[in-house]
Amino acid sequence: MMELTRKGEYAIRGIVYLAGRPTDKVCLLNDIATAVDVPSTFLAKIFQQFSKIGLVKSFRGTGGGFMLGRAPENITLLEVVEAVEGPIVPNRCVVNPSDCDRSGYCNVHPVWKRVQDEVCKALAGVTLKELAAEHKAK
Amino acid sequence: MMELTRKGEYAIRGIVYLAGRPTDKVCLLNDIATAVDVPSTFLAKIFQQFSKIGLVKSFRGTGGGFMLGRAPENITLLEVVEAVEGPIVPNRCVVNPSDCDRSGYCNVHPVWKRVQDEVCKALAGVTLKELAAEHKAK
DNA sequence: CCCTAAAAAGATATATATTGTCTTTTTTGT
DNA sequence: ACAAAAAAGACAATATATATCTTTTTAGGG
Repeated sequence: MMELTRKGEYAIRGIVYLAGRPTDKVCLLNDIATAVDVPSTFLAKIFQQFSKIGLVKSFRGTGGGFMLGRAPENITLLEVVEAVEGPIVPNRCVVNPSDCDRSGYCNVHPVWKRVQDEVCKALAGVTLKELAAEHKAK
Repeated sequence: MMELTRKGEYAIRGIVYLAGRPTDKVCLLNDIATAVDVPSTFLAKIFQQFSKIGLVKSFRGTGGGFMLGRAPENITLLEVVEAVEGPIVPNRCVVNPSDCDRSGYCNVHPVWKRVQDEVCKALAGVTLKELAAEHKAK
């Protein structure tokens, strides 16, 4: 339950890789796909979604490719995940409260709210800069 | 993303209802299903799963039905959810770390661990007793 | 202006998971 | 023996996930 899809995983891999590249030049989709081991046609769809909301900037034609849309320290993991998976909704009652008052008041509802809150907080607390950073030997 | 399935929702409804009934007598599956507005054939499958792990006790034959397997204050929402949805796994790397070290060390991994932890904590912090309680007018 | 590189867009395909239903079997009390 | 009730198993429709392939649009370079 509550599992990230392949699409979400791929999305993170791709954009984290991009965040680790020099910011002054574009990356080819195929290079990214190869580097992070994702089917390039699938990654293309993902990056199209990123592009639409400005998470990445795309350049078409010869010399084209992708760049991060903003500085990596200003993009959170939450944004990335929600860009491709939609909003964090542990139960539909959280998005549509009318489902919830099936019989008066539902005691479970606040729990899902809490879950939603905690997940968002955890994901919003990490930026692409941190994710792209070389890890220290442990 | 991270959405409870119908099955999970139904499971909660069913067992919370059971927790709100007198503990000294059995409930018929059909009565529960009707009360919580769930297809009874579907709820049957769910309660079979509950029964196997002892969350509920089942009695077959005439006069049979279901009872809670333990006192409602000793059953957490986490147990109920995991009984039908499986473990809380926000990303498969959390369950199978070998997926994770695709390229050395993955900075995202601890975030998923954290998410897993927070969700479990939130769900484990609520018992059926609380969920079955009449809510106070607010 | 043409050619090529590259992303965007759209159509299609397959596999898996979800959400059930229906039938048969087993158990149990009367 | 009969009836009530859960257990078990087979089946089916739908939705979602996971892609792939083709065509179109855009842009740069000669």
